[in-house]
Amino acid sequence: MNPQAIKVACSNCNLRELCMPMGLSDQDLNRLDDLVAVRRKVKRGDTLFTNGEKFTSLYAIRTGFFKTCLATEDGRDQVTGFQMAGEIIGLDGIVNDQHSCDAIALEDAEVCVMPFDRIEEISREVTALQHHVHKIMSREIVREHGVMLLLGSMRAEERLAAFLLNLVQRLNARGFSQSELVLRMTREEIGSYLGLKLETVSRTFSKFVEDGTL
Amino acid sequence: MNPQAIKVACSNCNLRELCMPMGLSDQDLNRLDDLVAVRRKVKRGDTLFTNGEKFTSLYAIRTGFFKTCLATEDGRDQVTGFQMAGEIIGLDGIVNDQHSCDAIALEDAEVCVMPFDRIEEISREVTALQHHVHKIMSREIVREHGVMLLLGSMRAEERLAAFLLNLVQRLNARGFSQSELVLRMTREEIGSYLGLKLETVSRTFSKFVEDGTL
DNA sequence: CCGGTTTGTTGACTCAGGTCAAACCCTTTA
DNA sequence: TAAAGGGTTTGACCTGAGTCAACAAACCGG
Repeated sequence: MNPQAIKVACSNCNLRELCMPMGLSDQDLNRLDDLVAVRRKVKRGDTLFTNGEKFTSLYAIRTGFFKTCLATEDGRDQVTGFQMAGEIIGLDGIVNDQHSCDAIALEDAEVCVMPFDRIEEISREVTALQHHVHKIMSREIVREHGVMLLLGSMRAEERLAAFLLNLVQRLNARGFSQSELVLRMTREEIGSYLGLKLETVSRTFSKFVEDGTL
Repeated sequence: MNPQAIKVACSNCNLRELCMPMGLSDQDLNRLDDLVAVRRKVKRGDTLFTNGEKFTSLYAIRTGFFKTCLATEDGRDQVTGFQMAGEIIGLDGIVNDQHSCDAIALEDAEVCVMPFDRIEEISREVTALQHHVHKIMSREIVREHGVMLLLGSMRAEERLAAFLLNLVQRLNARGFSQSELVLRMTREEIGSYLGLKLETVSRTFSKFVEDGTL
């Protein structure tokens, strides 16, 4: 839990257009540079935050890949999302000032730590940031609506297809190859996210391959 | 679509503690009274807003009961939530300036219309409101995590039980009887929310009754 | 480079929940 | 008061995905 204190600026970050509002004055841009307190590296398999942990900050993913998951007392374990570079993680912690899920790095990662009180402070002054924060939260709500649709009414093949499609879209937006796709997560994790068992995920992949879909 | 123009104040609304921040100075309270532009009545079966409609406002439910649902081109229809008095509806519209689901009244209802630009404006000045907005959105995200857990890893009986429990809790918090429970929604709507067919919902209810659980 | 562990694939069998269909029970409207 | 039309219940049957199990492949630390 040693946050390597690398002080950095958003204003010249190449992920700026993904996690920050657009079209700001120079002055506002400078204000935003105060948002990121430090960067923090997270090793593959380590947690960025865990259920019950005090909430202080949102995190912008700079590099790497995360999953967020909900574990219940009775041993259930639901993956609620996969997050990649440029995405914001930690929104679940705001309501009760403590996180309500675990965020685990699926590969070595680096995040920008943005103390939430500072976010609130600056977004009182910079309207564009205020909008942005609202949009990010709303986007997450809408994304989850989509997942509910998927979990509530799709069959195994449809779920996996929707999942893969969404993944390539997002990777694409980040300039990764369209034709190739490396999955950072295991069949079990995909299954947990999609409400399927790992065997079903594996079988469905095989089916896609023999159908020539993949 | 005729919004009956009844100008009203939050400061003496009996639902205040449900939808508004607590512990405000008189001055701040007065500011908040500017939040609600008008009230609007919605008849049972009518929509408060629909997918694709321009987003302008959030709505605080004063009386009545709503469902929000997502309809896809291919005829799927997923209920994403049921909302009751004191809850805020419309957060899905913020990202893209248009709503991405339908909100339908399950009984005659009345809502407070809160123009979103006004919310943003006032929450720049009243910190408590800013917090509150953030918390409401975060709460919705966390709620949806719970639904994902339910849809992804629970069996029919568990889903229905969790659903009913949640419902009585919320009704309880609003001072309704603990022992009796009137369901405003049909089996089909419950099924859609829980990722089950109406027959399964009906059977599961019957099972609960003969087991003496209900 | 080897032995062990984790992850992935595939097969055989089971079962929870879906599907289809019939009958029933309320409201609502004429 | 009757007919019509949602919504609900229940039964019989079917199927997609879960379970259990064996094996293969990839990954890792010594």
